[in-house]
Amino acid sequence: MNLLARSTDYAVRAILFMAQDPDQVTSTAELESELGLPRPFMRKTLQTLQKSGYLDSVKGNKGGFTLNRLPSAIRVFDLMTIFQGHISLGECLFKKELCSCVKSCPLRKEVKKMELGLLERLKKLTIADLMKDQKAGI
Amino acid sequence: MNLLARSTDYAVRAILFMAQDPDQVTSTAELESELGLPRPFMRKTLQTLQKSGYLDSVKGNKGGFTLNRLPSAIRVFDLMTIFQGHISLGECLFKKELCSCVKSCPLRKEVKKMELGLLERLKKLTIADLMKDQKAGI
DNA sequence: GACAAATGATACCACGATGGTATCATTAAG
DNA sequence: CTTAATGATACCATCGTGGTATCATTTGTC
Ligand code: FES
Ligand code: FES
Repeated sequence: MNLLARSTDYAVRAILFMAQDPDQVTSTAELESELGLPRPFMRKTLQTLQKSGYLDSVKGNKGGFTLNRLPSAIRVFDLMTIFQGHISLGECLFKKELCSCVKSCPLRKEVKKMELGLLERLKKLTIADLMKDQKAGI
Repeated sequence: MNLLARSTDYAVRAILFMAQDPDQVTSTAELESELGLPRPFMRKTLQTLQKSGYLDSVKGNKGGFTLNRLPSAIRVFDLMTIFQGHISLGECLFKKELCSCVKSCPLRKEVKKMELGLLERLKKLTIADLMKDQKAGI
């Protein structure tokens, strides 16, 4: 079980890279060699980010993408939502329908409580925070 | 994305039911009608619980299962581990191999921190706690 | 203008996890 | 002996996800 999908992770790393110097056009090829990620998948990911308004695109030769927002304005939580859909740990749904027995499930209630704490923290986390972490070493 | 698998949830609910009066033999059929869960799947779940040492089984006609431990000694976390394998939100693994880029992933570090808090709480949660919740109404 | 290199859009594939079913043998109560 | 249960195990269907491929379009460079 994993909280983060690869797509989300790739997106974060691409954005982190581009945030190093914004306004510069970065191509998929560049990201591939720089981060070692599979090109076609990266491409799809970037296209999604563009459609969602996080990146501007430059078509044609020497084209690529540029970052559209301030790192502090990009919440990891939002990226997760884009790539993984609605984030919820405690909604027992199956085939897109809510489980009929939610009401008699004390476990759900507890998990919901924990979820709340987690989401609180996730929603506060931005790309800017990650950049700080990066600079701090590791 | 879901923290709890259905199998875990079913297991918890079955155990909760049996904990109401322990020492009584409960059959799959009973659980099916009582909780409205699909019988064959329930069966599989109970067998797993028996193999893991949480239930004793009585074979033959009028057979079934009996609870083997005190509710306070059954951690939800352990049940999750049984039915869903190793619980971890922040280990980016794929095809059972760790992602090569973990070290350059500041995101992982943050998620790991959040995971810690969540697991702390999960490990503290026992069936006995859920029984208390249940009695308290909802 | 031709070519190369990029994105836009979209369809497709492969794999694994999970929910769920089915079957046959064995055991034991009535 | 029949019936109702578990033990063991194999099987199936669906879905989410990681990943690929294709074709059209755009644009800088020679
Ligand atoms: S099985 Fe869905 S809420 Fe419990
Ligand atoms: S992609 Fe695996 S750790 Fe980042």
